[in-house]
Formats: sequence, structure tokens, C-alpha cells
Amino acid sequence: MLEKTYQPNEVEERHYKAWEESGAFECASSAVAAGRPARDNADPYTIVIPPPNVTGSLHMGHALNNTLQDILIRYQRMRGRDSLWQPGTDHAGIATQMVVERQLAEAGETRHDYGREKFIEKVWKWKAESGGTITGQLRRLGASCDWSRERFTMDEGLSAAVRKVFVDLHKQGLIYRDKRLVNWDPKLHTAISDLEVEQRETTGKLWYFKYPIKDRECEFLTVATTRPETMLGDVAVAVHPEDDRYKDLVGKNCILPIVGRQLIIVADDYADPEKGSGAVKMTPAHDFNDFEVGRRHNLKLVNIFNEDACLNDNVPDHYKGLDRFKARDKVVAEMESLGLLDKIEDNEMTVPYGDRSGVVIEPWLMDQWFVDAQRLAGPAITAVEQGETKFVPQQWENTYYEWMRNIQPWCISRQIWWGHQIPAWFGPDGEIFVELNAEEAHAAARDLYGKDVELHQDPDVLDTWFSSALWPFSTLGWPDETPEVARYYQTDVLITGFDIIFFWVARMMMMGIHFMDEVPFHTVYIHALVRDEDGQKMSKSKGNVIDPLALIDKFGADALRFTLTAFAAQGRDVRLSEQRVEGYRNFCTKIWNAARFCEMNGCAVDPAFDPSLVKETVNKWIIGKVIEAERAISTAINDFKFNEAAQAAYQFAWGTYCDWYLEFTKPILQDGDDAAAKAETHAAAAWAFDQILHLLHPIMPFITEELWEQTAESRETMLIASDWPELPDTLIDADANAEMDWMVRLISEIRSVRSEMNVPPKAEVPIRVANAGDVAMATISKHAELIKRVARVEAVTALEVSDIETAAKGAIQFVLDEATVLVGIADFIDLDAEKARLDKALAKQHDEITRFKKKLANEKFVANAPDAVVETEREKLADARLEMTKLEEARARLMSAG
RNA sequence: GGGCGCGUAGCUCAGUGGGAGAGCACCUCGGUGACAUCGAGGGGGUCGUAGGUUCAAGUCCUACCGCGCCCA
Repeated sequence: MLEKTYQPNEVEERHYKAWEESGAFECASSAVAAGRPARDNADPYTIVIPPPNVTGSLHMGHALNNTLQDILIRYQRMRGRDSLWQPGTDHAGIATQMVVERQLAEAGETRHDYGREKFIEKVWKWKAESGGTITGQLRRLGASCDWSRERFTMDEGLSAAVRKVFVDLHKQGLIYRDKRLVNWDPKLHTAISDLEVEQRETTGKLWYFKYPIKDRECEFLTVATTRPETMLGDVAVAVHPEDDRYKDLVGKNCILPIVGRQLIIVADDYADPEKGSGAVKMTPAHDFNDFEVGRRHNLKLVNIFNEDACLNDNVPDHYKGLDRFKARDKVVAEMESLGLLDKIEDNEMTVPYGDRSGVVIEPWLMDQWFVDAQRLAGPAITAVEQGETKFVPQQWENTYYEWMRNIQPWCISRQIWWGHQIPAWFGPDGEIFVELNAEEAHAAARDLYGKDVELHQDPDVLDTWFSSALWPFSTLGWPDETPEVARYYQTDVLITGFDIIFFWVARMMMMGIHFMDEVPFHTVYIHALVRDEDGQKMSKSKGNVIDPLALIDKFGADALRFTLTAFAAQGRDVRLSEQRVEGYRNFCTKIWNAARFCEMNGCAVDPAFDPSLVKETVNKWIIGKVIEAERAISTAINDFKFNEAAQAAYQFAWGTYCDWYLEFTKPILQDGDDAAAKAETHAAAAWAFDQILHLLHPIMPFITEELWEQTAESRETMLIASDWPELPDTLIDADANAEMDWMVRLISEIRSVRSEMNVPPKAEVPIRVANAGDVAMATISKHAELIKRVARVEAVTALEVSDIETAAKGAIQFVLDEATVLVGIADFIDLDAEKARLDKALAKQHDEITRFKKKLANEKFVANAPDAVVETEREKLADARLEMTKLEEARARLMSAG
């Protein structure tokens, strides 16, 4: 006997363990490796997980992302595909190093106390102890990843892929070393890529400084700057070539106050006459735009900062060693005291911050490694243009194009220790040898120098995203020619959030095409962001974070999954609140209770049940509805319309099966004496419930597996490994559909009348039906018991038209197609209320008829609209007129009765 | 400044040119036999505004208003 309510906590862990141990998550290749039978002949269906940070823990975005992936994987697995969901994590270079350094800091230590090798050992130790958090949490969610294939970007195999890619791209000229301005993080002491810089809007200030013009007594050139401290590194002033105010100054010099350096005045389009004073100071070593101007005018670069963004020795003595923000105040004060501060204005601007460190990023001139992203982007753009990879929803292709077409060189070197050390070795003269390993580098050096020399490997490591970019093939074993690479690449779908289009999608596309000659996935599904119930982005600082694990504890994983799925409409963010999850927990309870009903009423699974042989209309009807639900859910999942899949499942399970079908079975099962009908209904109800379990399984795996187990003595397989329902359309019986839909309308009308007329719920009323056609009459007599029970009716009888006048006294009338139904409620009737009810129905019909008539009277409509549309309108008009007539008759009878 | 979205019931949102929908919330009734984590019934809309295209517009086009996000 099933418990009274579903207790998710008691079953989730057990089923997850059973699934994993049974090998249900394994793709064919893993199954073979484990000595299990495999779906070798099946088409592969592959998803690589967007690897979460090894430092991460499951947040709501992960929960949504992985629920959707799991739905696809479970669905395709049930459809017989050889499904591979490739899991793993990335090594999150900067984040992980920060975590471990923070631990050291608690003991008053730094990584330098240990040295590189020992420190890295510590990181691995941390990873072994704490790095599995998120994979454990994915299990709580029910994610059916093939854990036997779990990978980590720092694994030896994936590291070999990184080295090969670096060496190959270098030899192809697509990776190069260059001295450029990079985004320097003065706290973490590393360069970061453009994408790791967060542009924050702030109201800053614009300081106007007067620079004395050389050889012109008391004449000044006023420049405006947002960063006064950088003036110590100024080498020029730029004005617009068309700016008449300054035309005569171009080529002349001014004197940099405080420093005393002579600055050349150059003409360059970059100077915006509308902005500030129209003259802009040039600090090419510390500003990306100034750097470009400097290149055009051969300006020298004066670097004034050290790695902490404090001033170095290239500034006057009283500024040396000062922090950049202290230096700013000091420069402003000194300029003011010199009488050279013209004015200060508020200024709306964006300031770059490091996304990990949260400090202001300093553009700094350095030697770094770069990927020539522009060349790699070309084919990646073409692939999307030609539809080799499609974005869903398609509008995200614009975002992708926008980024890819304006892509900048990708700075891939990081000045940290945790990560893939760059396979580049420096010779004594600075010559660089890029090779797969030290031996080959030494061999190359020997070739060059003619002797063995001492080489130093570049201490820097690669951007974590460099290794993530290889994930769709490195996880399959590349660069080895493994059977998995051959079988599972190209993968099918990448599922991710829009914020990741640049980080993963773009880079995976570039690397996949370059190294595999094939796009890494044919579809990219971009899902929404999960926000709080007020539409705010969840963030720790706002304190509005909802922890998915807490929701799972409280309501069960299935309720959370169903909620996320039901709200995952394309192109819309998900607003989540606990109340919503609670609502879908109630859905779980409903399913559970349907199973209890089946159990209590002897609806046991009958393996011999054949849906094509059923005789009872209700059973034919529910079979057809199962098929319609299956079609709706499958179509929705195939189209990535997850919310529609959820809605179709919800509507069918609750709205059709529980609300109507189970009610329809009650007269047969509980009151009836037709043994054959009973037996058939037992089997059909159990069969249909089994189908519900299948259809809901991808979204709600735990409760469905639990009920699958509990509702039969034994099962051939677990639900996760069973087949998705595939039923022929021929089982949809149009007559049964029409009959039962008519019944639903009849019962709804009776209930509605009763409720509106305040008939006590327990009172049983007689129903009489006049003017019904043969089909309707047959339906009524066939389902008399049902009507009596479900609508609390005393008796259902046919009424001769000649008796209708008399019967109308003490009855409520409503019209159902051609039939007029009289609900005998003499004891409760309220003539005024009834008159109002009929008038309302009449008014409605009148409006409808007017609308249809008007439409059909329009010659252009009849001439231009498709015939089928016109025909439908005519039918609607005819139906409405018929109903109107019947209602008018009913009202007339009422008046005469009153 | 450039780009992409979004304005539909009190709330959150579906809606694919051809009868305005769902869930939740609300109101009324119901302690019964799967389920009160429930059942039955009900009210609630100028589809942001203004034009246009069309026989027909929530849906397509234009402008405007309001809101959000991304990029510079």
C-alpha cells in the first residue's frame, strides 16, 4: 500500500544510486567498458555539460541549465538513442587559486612560502577534498550524467589536448607573443581577458587641467581627464584635425606640469571636439585608446605603474610608491596649488573592474600570449550563417555575430600558478621554443644553437577558457583517435545561458571547427536567467539568492525541476519563488494520489493489455488522450519548448486523467457489475497511468521511478531504461472523443447550473433531455450511472417535446448543441436568477451571431478568405442561431411558468 | 551612442494572421469513498499608446511612451 503522501527525501537518494549502479547513465561505449550490454546500434545523442567551476556550488542557474539537459538526455535515452551526457568540471584557474590562497592566508602564509610545485600540490589536495561539491549537488538534482566518463580540464588527457592545440596554433601563426596593453589586475597580479572585465557605470569626475604652451607666455592648453594620476605618464596632447580652436597649435609643444616633460601636440580623429575641452592628454602606456593614437604618431610609452598599480620610478620623487588613488588626490591638489586646475565636472562613465578581484583594472603594457581570434572567428561566423549551427531562440545569433565580428586578440596568458603551464621555453638569448614538452623544446634549441643550452619554461599558465574551448572533443579523448571521438563528435546540443555565449559557445565553435573540421554542436539552446520573484537578478550582495538545495530538501527535486521547466519559456527570464515550487509539489502529490486510487481500486498493470482491443468508450477515450499528450510533449521537447512540454504533461495528468478519466471509471469500478468492463478498465487505468509515468519521467524522474516500482509486482527494467510510448494515431477514436467530450460538457453544465442556482451539493436532482439526436440519446443512456454519480443526479430521462412546457415548471434549462436539458430543481428554483442566467446566455449568443453575420456579409471576406475559414464561420453562425432559438424557447417557457 | 528583448486578467506568464488562454491569487460552496498539498463553481481584459498593411491584427509594419539586458 502506498503511503498517504509522497516523501521525496526518502526515495531520491535510493533511486539515484540504483540508476547509477545499474549503468543506466552510461553511453554505449561506457557500458561496454563496464562489461554491460550496450545500445551499439542506436544513434548517438550527445550533450557535453558546460563544465561548472570546480570551486562552484549549485545555484539556481545551474539547476535550470542541468534540468533542461537532463530532460533531453532522459527523453532521448527512452527513445532508444545511445545517449551520452558528458560531465565534468573546469579548473577555474584564478578562482581556485584564490580559494587555496585564502586558506593559506588564514594561517598567515602565502603561496610564495611554498613555491610553485608545493602550492600546486596543495591545490590538488583541495580539489580532492572539496572539489566534488557541485557534482554531488548535480546528483541531488537527478542529473543522469555518465559519471564513468567524468573529466576535469586539468586531467592528463585534457592537458595533452591543451598543449597540442597551443603548439599547433603557434606553428600556424594563430598564437603569438606580443607586447600590448592588457587588462592588468593589480590585486591578483595577472592579466585577464576582455571578457573577464566588468564595465561598471559610475558617476566620476572630469578634471580640467591647464598645460602651459611652450614659448607662449601665459597661454595654456586645457585638457580634460577622468584619471588625473595618469598625467604623470603623459607624452602628448591630441586635438581633432578639424578643430579650429587648436589648429595653430598642432606640431607645437606644451609643458607637462609637475613633471616638466615637453609634450607634442598632435592632430588625431580620436580627439572629440564635443567632449571636455576638445583636447585630450595622451598616456599611451595606460589607456587603450591612447595606445592606438600613440602608434599612429610614434609616441613613446612611459610606464608609471608597478604591478600593484602604485607609481614606479618614472615619476617625480614625491610621487614614487604612491597608490594610484592617493596619487590622484595629490596630483589634483598640486595642480590646484599651481593654479592650473581649471574646473571639475561630474561625468557619467564606465570603469573596468576585475570580475574575480573586484578591483579597478589597470591597462598595463606587457608581453603576453595572444590568440589571433579574428582569423579563427571567420569560419565560426560562416558556420552559423550557413546554418551548420543553429541558435534557439534564433535571435541570439545576432549577439554571437556582433561579438564575433568585432572580436579582439584574446589574451590567454595568466600570471598565476594553477593551470596549464604554457608549453614555451626561452633560450638564453630570449629565443622562444614552443613544443609539446621539454625534450622537444631542448631538441629544437639544439638545432638552433648547435649545442645543449639551458631553457626556462614560461612560468605563466593559460586562461581556463582556453581549455574549456576544447571540451566538446578533449573530453572524448582527442587528440587520440578514440572510438568516442569518432562516435560522439559532433555533439548534438549545447545548453547554456546567454551570458556564456562569448565564453563558451564562441570559443568552442572556433576550436571545434579548426581542429575537428566540424562544428561542435548543431544546436545551441540559450535559456533564461533565473531571477527572484521581483525580477531581480539573484546575488549574494542583495541577499535574494534562493538555494536550489534548500528547495529540494523542502519540496523534492521533482517539484523544483518541474517548476523550472514550466517557466523555461524561450526568450524570457524565469522568476522563481518558493510558492511556485510549492505549487508543483502539489502536482507531485496529485500524481501520487492517482496511483493510490489505482491501487485501491484494483487497477493493476496487466502485461497482456492491448490498447487496440478495448471496448469501453471511456477507455478508448483515455487511450486517445494519452497519444495526444505524448505527441504534444514530444513535439515540445524536440522544439526545445520545455514550458509547453511541462504544461501538456500537467494538463493531461491532472486535467484529463485525474479530473475526468478517474471519475469516469468510478461507476464501472465501484458500482458496476459488468465483470468484463471492470477488468478492461482496471487494465486500462493502470496502462494509462504507466504512460503518464513515462511522459513525466524526463521532467520528474524520482517520483515516476518510485511509482513505477511500487505500482507493479515486478518490472522488466527501471523506468529510466524503459521505452518512450510510441503509439499509432489509429488508436485515437474520433467517436469516443466526441462522445466523452460531450459528456464533459454536459456534466460541466449541470454542475454550473447547480452551483449558480445554489442547489445544495448533496441534493440529487432529476435531469430530462428533450430534442436530443440519436447519438446524444444513446450517450445519455449509456452513461446514465456516470451522470448520476458525478453530477449528483437522481435520474436521467428523455423528455417528449410535447411535455416540455409542463416539465419546464420547476426546472432550469440549458442548451447543449441540439438538445435542451432540464435540471429539475423545483425546491430551489429562483425565477429571477434563472431569468437573469438565460438572458446572459442569450446576450452572449446575440453578440456572437451579430459578429458572424457581419463577417459573412462582408463580400471581401467571402472573396478573399480561404474557403475553409469562410465555411467555419458559416457553421459557427448556424450553431449559434440554433442555440439562440433553443434559449429563446427556454426563456419563453420560463416566463409562462412564472 | 549601437544592439537585443519585454509591455496580454490582481500577480507570473503562454499565445504559430482567422472564436482572448493557463497557473497562482481572489470570491462562493463542499469534512463525502485517491487526494483539503483536495474537489465543484464563479468574477476578472480597450492585449502599453497612436497610426498603417490586410477581407481579417494580441499576432505583421512605423512612430511614440515605459521597462530590462548586452556591447561601446
